[in-house]
Amino acid sequence: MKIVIAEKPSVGRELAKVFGATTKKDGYIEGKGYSFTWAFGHLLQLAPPQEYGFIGWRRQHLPMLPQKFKLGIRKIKTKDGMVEDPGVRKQLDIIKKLFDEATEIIVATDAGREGELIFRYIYYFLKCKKPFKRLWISSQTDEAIKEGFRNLKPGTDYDTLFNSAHCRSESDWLVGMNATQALSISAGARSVLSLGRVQTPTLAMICSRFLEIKHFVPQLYYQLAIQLDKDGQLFKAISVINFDKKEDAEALFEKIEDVASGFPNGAKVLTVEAKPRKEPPPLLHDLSSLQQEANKRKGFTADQTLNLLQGLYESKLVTYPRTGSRYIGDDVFAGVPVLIEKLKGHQDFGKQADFLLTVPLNKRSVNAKKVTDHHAILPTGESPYQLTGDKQAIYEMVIGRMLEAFHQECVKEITKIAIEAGSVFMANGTVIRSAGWRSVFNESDDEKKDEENPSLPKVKAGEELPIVNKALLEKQTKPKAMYNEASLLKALETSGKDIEDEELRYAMKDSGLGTPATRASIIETLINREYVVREKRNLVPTNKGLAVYDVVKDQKIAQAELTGQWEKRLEEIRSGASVTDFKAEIIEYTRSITNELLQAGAGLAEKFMKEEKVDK
DNA sequence: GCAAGGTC
Repeated sequence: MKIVIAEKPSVGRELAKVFGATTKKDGYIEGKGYSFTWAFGHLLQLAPPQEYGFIGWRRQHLPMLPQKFKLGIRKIKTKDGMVEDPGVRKQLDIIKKLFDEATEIIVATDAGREGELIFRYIYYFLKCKKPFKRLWISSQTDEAIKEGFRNLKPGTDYDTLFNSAHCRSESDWLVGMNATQALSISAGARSVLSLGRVQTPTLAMICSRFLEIKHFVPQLYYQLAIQLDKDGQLFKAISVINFDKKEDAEALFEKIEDVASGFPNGAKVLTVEAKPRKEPPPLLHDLSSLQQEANKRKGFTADQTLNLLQGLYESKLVTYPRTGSRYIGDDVFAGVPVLIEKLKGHQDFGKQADFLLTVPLNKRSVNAKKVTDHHAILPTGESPYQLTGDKQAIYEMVIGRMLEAFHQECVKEITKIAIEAGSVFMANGTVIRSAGWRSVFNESDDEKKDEENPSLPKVKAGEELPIVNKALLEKQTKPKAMYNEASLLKALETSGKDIEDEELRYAMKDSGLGTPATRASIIETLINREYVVREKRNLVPTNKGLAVYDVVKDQKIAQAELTGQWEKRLEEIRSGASVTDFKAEIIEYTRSITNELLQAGAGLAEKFMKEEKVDK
């Protein structure tokens, strides 16, 4: 019997289907000489410190540097503390039984670093010695799957990939566990002060933005506004110059020749510019973009959206949710018209679905090269039945986005009129000529609203117009906005882009901080640690969070660059570089950050507890 | 009591 092991049940079932294996057993599917089984993501995790004899949190244990790491079955939290997940234990037993009977093992976990690690941890934990082959496919179509099976790779081809994954895993443990204990112990706090390669730079982003806003000094500035009349149609123009001094603005204000001062035609049109602007449809959703949209539209947290989407996935209504790709391949695209067809007669989207079936579909979201392990989120075509309100909302964002993505571009006409009236004024207007994809949700542009002049009258250069009103406007510069879940998710995705070092920036170009699957839980961790609270939709640091930030802000552990450095080295390991060197560096770094935190954290708890009292 | 990674 050949055993195929996938990363998750949905993939295992899909592979079985392609082979025509249909006998459903507990935890696997059998047929045609194969058994198809699966993990549920990581079944195993690195054992916690106490399993190496580091009982209790004690200064003398630090840094904790296990000679050899142990693996343990994934734990879940219950009222009696952390216990082995019984479902995971059961599935591992099933995998063990299948591996024992196997004549050949075929690894079909996701084609990437973590997929490799998921399998290898199982394999080594079960002390399996049988050789294995690797299925390596980047598309899940029947044809790609069949081709992949005709072209299985020797398992050892991926040893270096495993090495890089293994280093990632152990390094996160070493740095995270030691830094957390070091800070918590030295701070003298009763609570846990956790630190980690991803959570701490995330906290730093929230805190530094908060402090930037807190210390922001608004600057006053002045603008002039005039209202003009073209054959009864009124429109507004604003001075091009912002005046720092009120006197300067006032001087020019006095010179504006409006009708009330006895000038029938005080303004002269200098230039008129009208340009069409084409907006391509948005890309299909990946998890992060959907979490951002759900946060903006409905105020859902990243974690809520992930859970709702997982529910839709388990009811087979949407494709795999934890994807980082906003593209689909040509094979999936071929099925899109059928998906659109299903929306005919839909209460909100039916009309647009009808329209799309009559025109060529936009292919902006179709690019097989940009599909990684999983493609963008699409509906499956199954009919939903009695969804809860929140699930329904998410589902509609998925189908609505599908219609948008394959829709036509939106064409706007942007008009700029320059006017001379003692100073130069500008009137801006935007008119939608062809709504295209924007007709799906029929909402106005959320970014910049040209609310003053949706549509400007037709005027010509040289024309003179009456000024029916004038005003001196006092304005203030504004600070950046506080992070909310949407803007934080976006910032995590792109955090690599601000890195100055070109190599580190390159190393993070496809990753950012965290991964689509983990970002929601990072936000939840910061909230559970009481580093951050939600205030309305904003993520606001607490005194505790700010105190921790103050201790670590100049340390490497608070910089996104740390992930960039690791990614660069891990990629080198994947292509064959030494593992020993990297491990030695990580151990050295663990020693130094641990020592620094043991000193720098002293008295920290008192500090933020005192501040809390002052606040009250 | 603790990381980051994956998933039901």
